[in-house]
Amino acid sequence: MNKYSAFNGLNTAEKAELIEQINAKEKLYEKGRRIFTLTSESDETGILIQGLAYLVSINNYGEENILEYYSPGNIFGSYFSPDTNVNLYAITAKKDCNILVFKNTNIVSNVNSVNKYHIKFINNVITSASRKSQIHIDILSQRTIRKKLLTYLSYLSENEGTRTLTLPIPLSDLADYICVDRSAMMREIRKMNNESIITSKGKVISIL
Amino acid sequence: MNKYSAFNGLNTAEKAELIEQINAKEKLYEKGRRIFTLTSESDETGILIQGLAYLVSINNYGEENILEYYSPGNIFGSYFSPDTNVNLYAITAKKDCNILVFKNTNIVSNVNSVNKYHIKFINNVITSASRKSQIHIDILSQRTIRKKLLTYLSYLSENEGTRTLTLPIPLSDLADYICVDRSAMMREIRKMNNESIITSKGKVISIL
DNA sequence: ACGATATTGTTGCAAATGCAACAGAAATAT
DNA sequence: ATATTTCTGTTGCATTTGCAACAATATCGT
Repeated sequence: MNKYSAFNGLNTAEKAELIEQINAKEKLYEKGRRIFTLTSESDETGILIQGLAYLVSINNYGEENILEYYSPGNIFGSYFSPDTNVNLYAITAKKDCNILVFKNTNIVSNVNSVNKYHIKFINNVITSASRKSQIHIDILSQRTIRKKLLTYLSYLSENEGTRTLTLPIPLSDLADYICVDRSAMMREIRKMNNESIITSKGKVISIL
Repeated sequence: MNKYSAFNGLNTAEKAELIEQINAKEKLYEKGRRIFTLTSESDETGILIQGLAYLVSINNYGEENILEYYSPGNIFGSYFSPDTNVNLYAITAKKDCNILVFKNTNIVSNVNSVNKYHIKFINNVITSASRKSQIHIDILSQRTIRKKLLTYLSYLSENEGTRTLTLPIPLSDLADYICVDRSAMMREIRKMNNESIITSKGKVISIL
């Protein structure tokens, strides 16, 4: 879902200047590493350059639950996640990640409406963070596994501009993302194949 | 969930000045009315002053589904909702509403880091819009009705600062919000009462 | 190239949830 | 003050979904 990129509409020079202005540093996080833990004290924001990262909630038993996944261009951090003691949140690297790291407060620091690219950046931040969540809610609000899957696939399809999709995350994590049991989801995918609603093999799915 | 207010940390004078700067007009919408329809052309933003409003998605059969509810201070509009043809979105007035209406683009117009209150406003907009959604996702990602309810109640309790809560929306809409069948939710509430996890009568619920 | 690890795919069974339908209470409108 | 609409509360039953457990592939790391 990559139209939700923080740098949309910025050219290379503007992007570079902006990165300097918000004082962002590119860092590498290896697969499996915890990138941020989102506590009330944390003030870090990240923009994913390359790789795949998850926002997970962690319950009292240490079980993790995928709340969101981030593709290149997506922005994440304590700024966008609830500062609460109901659940613990963290960002983890599902694959090796290149991430631009900077402080929350720098998103809206030294703004001046003359800096058109900074204004654009703030707009991107607002829209990308909230719209991505709202899509997720729309998916989760569907009452059956089939509808959840089809809603997810529709959004992905619209975003990729094709009806043949390669999932950005493993099926096992997709089940987590749409909040259903993996085996039940697999069963539903099989049924949808039988009913010629989709054709799929592994992570490659065509909507018919 | 009213710490997610667009005007947090602003005093009356700053608020008034800001309202002028973003050129916001207060409007009244009667109960049941459609406030905005969120199409790709719409560019309106609203801040709820008084009342109760819902973000609904509308499917092909015209059935509406509550994706979010807004309490005084909350901000909503096309800026925060996906611009997509997968589903249709609209904001509707559940009760009579007073709403500050202004254009998307004015949120980040004429910014200057000297205007501390405007910076604060933008920060509020970012955090309130994205955190409210993320809480909703956290609720929906719970796998049972009981856990969904308890997660919802925990957030509400934390926000209200009390363990005895009056729901801001009817139980029938709460079922929609946590995306479960209403009768199944009622059954679960009864069980939780029997097991002394909560005591409740109608919209008044105490967490034990 | 090989072993280790992660992911996909499948099933039987139990349990939770949704659906439909209705009665009663509460709130709202006139 | 009363009628109308909305909301709460309940039940039986069908269905979906989750859980547990396992085999078969695919992918990754060295």
